[in-house]
This record gives sequence, C-alpha cells and structure tokens, in this order.
Amino acid sequence: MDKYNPHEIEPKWQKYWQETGLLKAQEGSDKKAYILVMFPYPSGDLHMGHLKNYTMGDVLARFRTQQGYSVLHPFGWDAFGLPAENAALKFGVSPANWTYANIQQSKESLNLMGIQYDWSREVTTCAPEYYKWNQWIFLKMYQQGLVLRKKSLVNWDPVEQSVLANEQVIEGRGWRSGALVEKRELEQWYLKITDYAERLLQDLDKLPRWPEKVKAMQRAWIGKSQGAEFDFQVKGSGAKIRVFSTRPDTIFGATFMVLAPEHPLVAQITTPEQKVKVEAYVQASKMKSEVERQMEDREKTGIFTGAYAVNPATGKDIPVWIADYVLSGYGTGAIMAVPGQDERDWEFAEKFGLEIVRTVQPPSGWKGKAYAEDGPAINSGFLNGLMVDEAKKKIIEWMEQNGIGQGKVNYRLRDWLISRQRYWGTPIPMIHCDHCGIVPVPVEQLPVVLPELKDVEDIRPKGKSPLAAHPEFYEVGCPRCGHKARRDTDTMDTFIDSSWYFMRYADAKNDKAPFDPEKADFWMPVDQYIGGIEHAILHLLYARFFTKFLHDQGMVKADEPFEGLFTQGMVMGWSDVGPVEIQGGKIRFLDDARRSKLEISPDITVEDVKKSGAELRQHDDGSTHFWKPAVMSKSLGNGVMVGPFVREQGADIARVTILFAAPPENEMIWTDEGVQGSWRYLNRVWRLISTDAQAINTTSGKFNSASLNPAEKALYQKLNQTLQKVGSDIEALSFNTAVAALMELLNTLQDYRKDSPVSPVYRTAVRYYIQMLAPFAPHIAEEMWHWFYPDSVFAARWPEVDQEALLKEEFELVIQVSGKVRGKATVPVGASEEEIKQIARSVPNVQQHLDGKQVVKEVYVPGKLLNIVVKG
RNA sequence: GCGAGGAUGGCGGAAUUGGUAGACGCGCUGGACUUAGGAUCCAGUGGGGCGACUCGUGGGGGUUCAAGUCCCCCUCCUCGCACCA
Repeated sequence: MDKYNPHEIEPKWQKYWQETGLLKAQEGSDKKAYILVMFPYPSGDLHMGHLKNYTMGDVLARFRTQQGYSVLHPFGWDAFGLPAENAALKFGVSPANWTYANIQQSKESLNLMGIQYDWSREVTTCAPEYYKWNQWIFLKMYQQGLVLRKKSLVNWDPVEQSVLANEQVIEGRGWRSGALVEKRELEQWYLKITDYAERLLQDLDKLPRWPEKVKAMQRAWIGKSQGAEFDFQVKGSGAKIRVFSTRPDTIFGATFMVLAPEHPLVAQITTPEQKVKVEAYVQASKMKSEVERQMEDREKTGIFTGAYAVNPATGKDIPVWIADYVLSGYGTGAIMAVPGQDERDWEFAEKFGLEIVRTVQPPSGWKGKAYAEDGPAINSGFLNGLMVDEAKKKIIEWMEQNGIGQGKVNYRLRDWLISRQRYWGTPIPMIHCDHCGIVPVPVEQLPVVLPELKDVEDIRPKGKSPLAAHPEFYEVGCPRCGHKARRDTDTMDTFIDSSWYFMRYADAKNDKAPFDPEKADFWMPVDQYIGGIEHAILHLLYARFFTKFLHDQGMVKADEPFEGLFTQGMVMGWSDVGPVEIQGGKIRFLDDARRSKLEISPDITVEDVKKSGAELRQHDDGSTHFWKPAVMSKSLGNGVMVGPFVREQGADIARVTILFAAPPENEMIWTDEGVQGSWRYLNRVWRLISTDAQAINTTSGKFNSASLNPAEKALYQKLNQTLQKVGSDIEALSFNTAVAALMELLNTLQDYRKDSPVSPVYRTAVRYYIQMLAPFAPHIAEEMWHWFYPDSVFAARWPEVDQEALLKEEFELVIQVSGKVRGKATVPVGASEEEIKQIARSVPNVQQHLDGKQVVKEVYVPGKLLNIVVKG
C-alpha cells in the first residue's frame, strides 16, 4: 500500500461527497439535528482562526449523519456591511462585486478543508431575494406596532458616519470602528425590542445548554429592576419631577433631587440667578463623550438649579440639582437623592454640603457611610420599624393611594435603533409623504431594491445616507395618495439580516414567504449553534427577539432560536513583534508601533518574557526578535492560511490539529509541533491499517464475543469503551478528549498486532476505528473505508456499543493502607468482600505495612479499592 | 465594586457519584534500526532519594477511611458589566 498522501486522497473524496450529495439536508427522519455555525462576513481568504468553528460544526454534522439523523448543516454570508463599502472605495470595485468575489474565495477554503455544507440552501444577505424578507418582516412589525420613529439623542459614530444601536457601543466606542461615539439628536427608526424585555429575560431560564456567562451578560444588558415611579412637585411652578427608584422605602431620606443635564425640565425650573451657571454646566456635559464622563475619576460634579421640590413624604422643601452622574437615558432621567442609603448620593451630599438623613438603621458599629443593606426603617414616619421589603410594599401602597406614583418595573434595555446612514444595506421600505405622513411600501412592491451606484464615490459616507443623493431612488409616488413622495433613504442595521437567517435556511429558495412554517418547524430550533462570544449580546439578543416575534405571528413554533449554544475559543498564531535590543535585562523594541499593537508593555524585561507566554528568538540575520502568540488576523499577518496549508500538509491534518490542541472553548495556539503531532498520528493510523489491508479483507468480521481469547477480549473491551467515549465526547463537543481516546485505541491496536494475528475482532476494531475517525479526519477515513467497503463511511451506521463487552471479568484492586496506595492485585469481579480482604493481605507490600499494627477499619469500594485503616 | 469562569508536570491538557493525580499529545533524555524518512521503533520522563519511601493539583484551615473534586477563609488570573438610582 502507498504512503499516506493527503494530496491524492483529499480532492478525490471532496468531489465524491459533492457528487453523492452527502450532507444534503432532507426532512423526514424521526431524529433531526440542526447544526449551525454563525455565518461570517465574506472576507476572502480564510485562515485557521476562521476555520475552527466550521470544523467543529462539520464534526457534529458528520457524526449525526452517521447516526442516521436528518441533518441540516447550512452556510451563508452576512454580506451587507461596511467592509464592502470600504473596500469598494479603496479599490474602486462595486461592493457587490467585491462581496461575491470574496464569497467565491471563502467557499474554496471551506471546500479545501473538507467541510461539507448543503450549498443548495446557501443564503447571501445582500441578495434582493433575501433582503426582500427583511423588508417584509419589518413591515409585519410595523403592522404590529413594533416599529416606531422617534427623535432622540442617539449614538453617532464619526468614522462610520452613521448612527449605532446601544448594543453596538462598547465602552463609549463604536463596536467596529473603535471611534468615540458622539451624541446627536436625530429622528430615526426603532424596533420595540423593549416590548419583549420580560420574555427575553425570563426565557433565558429555558436555555440550559447556553453558557452561563452569555446568559449572565444578557440578563445584565436587559437590566430589570423593580421599584416605583413617582412625582415630586416643584415649588412655585406647576411642574412635577418624576423619578424612578428601586428604594422607594427611603423616600423620607430624600434630601435633594438630581436631574440629568439633558432633562427637559432643567430650563424651565432653573431660577434666573442660577441660569448662567446651569447653562454652562449643561453645555459642558454636552461636549463630553461618554468615555470622558467616566474618566474623570468619577469625582461628582453638579450645579444647584435654584429650584426646590417638595418631598411628598416629609413635606419638606428639598433643593433640585443637576449632575451628570444621573443619566438621561435611564429611568426618568431624574432621581430623588437619598444619601443615607446610596453611596453616590452620599458622595454628592458630602461634596456640596447637603443634608444627610438615615432612614435605615445600620448595624451597630457600622463605620461605612451610606448603608444600602437591609435593616429597620428609622426617621420614616409610618414606615418606622419595617424591614426594607415590608417598607417598600407599604410606601408603594401609600403612593398609589395618594396619587403620587406607583410600583414600576424598569429595564435598561433600550429600543433597537435600526436606521443607518450607509449604502450597503437593506433599504427601509417606508415612504414619507407630505400629505399622508409615513406610508409603508405595499408588500406586493417588495423588494425595494438597493440601486447599484455606478460611481464608487457615490457611496462614500457623508453624514447622511448616500441614497439621499439619488432622486432616481427616492423620488416615488405615495402609495396612498399618489402625490410625489420620498422614500426613506436610510438602510437597515445589518444585524437585522442575521436575526432570522437561520430560519431561512429551512426554506432558502422560497419566493412567497420568508420560509414555510412547516419546514421551519421541522428544523427549528437550532440544536447546536457555534460561534464567537463577541455576539453574546448583539446578534444573540436580536435573534431571540426576531424569533419570538415570528413565533407570535404564528410563523414558527420555536420561541427560542438556539437550543444549544457553544462559544469557541480563538485561534492564536505566533507573531513576530519585530527585532529587539537587550540591555541589562531590559528589552527595547525597534518597531514600537507593532509592540503597542500587540499590547506588550514597553517596560517588559527578559525575565518576564517567558511568564507572559512570549519568546525571544534568534533570527538568521543575527538579530533577536520578540515573538508572542496573538489572535490570528489579517492585520497582524499571523494567520495560517487555509490554501497554502492544505496544499503543503493536508486538510485532515489541519482538522486534527485544531480539534486536539485544546478544549474547544479555550483559545488554542497553532504551532508547528501540533501539526507535526497530527501528521504522526494520522500516519500511524494509515500504516497500521494499510499494512494489514489484505489480511483484513480476507478475514470475516463475524465472531462470537463469548469465545474470544484473552487478548481479543481485552481489545474488544477497549474498542467498546472507546466507542462509548468518542460518542459521548462528540455530543459534549469535547473533541480533544475524543481524539485522545482514538489515539489510545490506536496504541491498543498496535500493541495487539505485535503478538496477535488479524482476526475477526480485529477486523471489527478496524471498521469501528475508521468510523470513529471519520467525523474528525473524513478524507483519510473515507479512503481507508473504501479498501474494505464499497459505500461511503458516512452511509454506514454508527456502531452500537456492546454493553456486555464493557463488563469486566476482573479488575485491578487498589489496596490502600490508611489511605495510601500500598499495592494492587488483579481480582475477579465476582469476588466477595472476604475474598478481597484476603487477597489484599497476601500482597507482600501490604503485609509489611500491616505488620505489627492494629486494623481499625476496612473500607471496600466494590470494583475499585480496599482501604485498610490501621493504628499504632 | 458587581457578575461569570479559572489556577493541575517544561507546554497544551486528562481525571463519573469524593476512590491509583498527571490519560492523550507536544517537548526532552537514552537506545535501536537505517531502504536518511516529514523517518520509524523501543525505554524513560512531576519533585526529592541509590533505595524502601517521601512530597506533590495557587495558599491556609476543615470534613472524611479517602479530597484536584466537598465546606470555610485568602491570593492571583481571564472575561463581562460598571455613577443604571
């Protein structure tokens, strides 16, 4: 038999799978598995970092196929978005051409790795056949009152030249551009995701197969808090200040109020004497970005408005201040300040000399300032003596009776701002008519097609939608009155595209509806979703929202899209940080820009290098370079590219390397040594099986498990143990341990063949081995399979574990004396406790340790160990 | 500060219900064989000790016949949130 040559066999079987339609999804089986990886932005050539989750998905899909499931393993492209525009501007090609060229390239990489998708269901979001249904769903939401247009303070990304949703602002910066976000007052389209806040929160509990971490992040983002909303009268004016508080019970301690600088009442209530100062403060806070507001060490600032409000509980006048520690976007944008029970208010009161009244009795010896824990109410009139929960109930009752306010649940979640002032996205199907106002585009006129802009310059962002410069797009007759009207020229947030694509896969070619409910119901929910943690909130929250909406419309039974979620760790590659000079243990980087890009401290010493996981390497030109593992990326140039790698090494080697190197949820570092190990492993498999190919072919696979010799019996047992472990490990996505188990079995097979002939058991072992290897290294498995069987290894059913073979006849008894291992003995499984105790005592080393000592106690764990506890 | 998850050989990492710590791989050491191959095979590989032994899963306590695993306290790391009233 020839040497293992991946380049010969891999293209052959890839072609074979394509032609035979392996993994072409078919509805109908009684068991279904919908395996989905997050579809990517088509970025052209792929590196191993991109391929990790696709490989994982492929393993699962192939495994389920072997088990006889109806498997849906589709792929598509999240093809709208800024990179295409940027590339278009840079290279002067149209976004569409650039995108489709990238898709072609990416597809090749996927095929090279042997990753099998049902390409007949491919989804490309920038195709009108797809985004038509974005518009359709948008209109459906509009009908249901879930779309609203409102003017408010929004996040403006100055680099992207577009607004962003709240979820897309991370630490005050645009999630993609990293630019500091500005606030602008604009009128925009929103989806009322807040209507679903409670369900989005509650239903997280229905998702046991989601990482706790992701659920925790979503809970925090939704940010439910229970409390009350109530009014304070402003003295000498009809105005009321409404506040939200989770601690209405502390109202007797509200000694002042604070409004956010943006609060609409500020101008109205400020007294003439304070006007100049207040206006200056409002102006100053407007100039500050979110980040700046937080960076100032959180030293509280604020200005007295000159106005007073009446505390409805105490009847006292309390001053009204404005301060930027109160956020305009949360609650009512105003608070009652209770310094006695709130640290922030305490700090503010201290700084500005405002009154502090405790209304909850702190424990004796309390040395802190504000006391926010439970305790009996004090200085609180009719609440006195009540614990916090009781007091809350009572005060809310009182507020409701006196018309001051009522109990209220507040969420941090904001409505989803979906307008974007960019070109490469789904046109919003709305028409602005001077006579009729806002008129939705009639469904039968969908899709509103994104016009192809011939001149690349036309798509350059200018602060408003590029489409607004194209009358041929926006000039339209009003569908209602027929008068001249104007299309909305914004496009939709591209996260809309990804909020329902997983249902489109169920029925990707449908031109009558987004999908046929029956087909969606067969496949949905996704059984295993695999993707990056970066979407913990963004995509995953929006997708849950859309699924719930479509569920409510009777279009799909599932009301959660993803039954199981797995967030894979990143793939790191060694990166050359560049040459360094070393002086007295200190390292000086010659390429400082690169050092800072790779986030290395400029003060790093030679001593710290190893601790930080980095290395100093001598290069051939005599220079010393600093190397460190970093997430594979195009910009760092440390990505191991799929094409070149597969040409030099092979797809199965890449797959095994990715899967074995680390648990899939951990980050893994791609190394030459790891690749070498995978090569060795696959080669060993190949040699072992190919050497015996003839003998195996002429041996029957039939045997009676009762009449095996000891060596065969041991082999058969190990085989079944492995079968069980590999199966359960794949289901648990524990691919590294599954591969380890296969390596162990390989060692067993090799050992067996050293002094035993090819036998029926051995043939069976080889058969199972190839089947178990197939999901991980499908090409080599398919090749070897065909040495013995005519059809695809993926058409053969996954073998059943022979439970009887797992039962042992004897086991290794561990003998401890006072908890320490002093000996071992092989004993029959049926041995009685008495027999075991005798056998244990016959072990010389055990005898020695028992000698002259008194046995106090003996603990026998059947099938495992005997612990003889002695004294003296 | 709050929340989630971690800390096991030189490295990546294994270890049902508490029951032989270090599976598997990488690396390393020694050897064999060479049809010099991407070699391969054999032996070894947590620390200390010639050894019997002994110490050992971030640190300190505890429960238990028995603790990486359970309980209490602490340190450090990673990630997320963070003036959210």
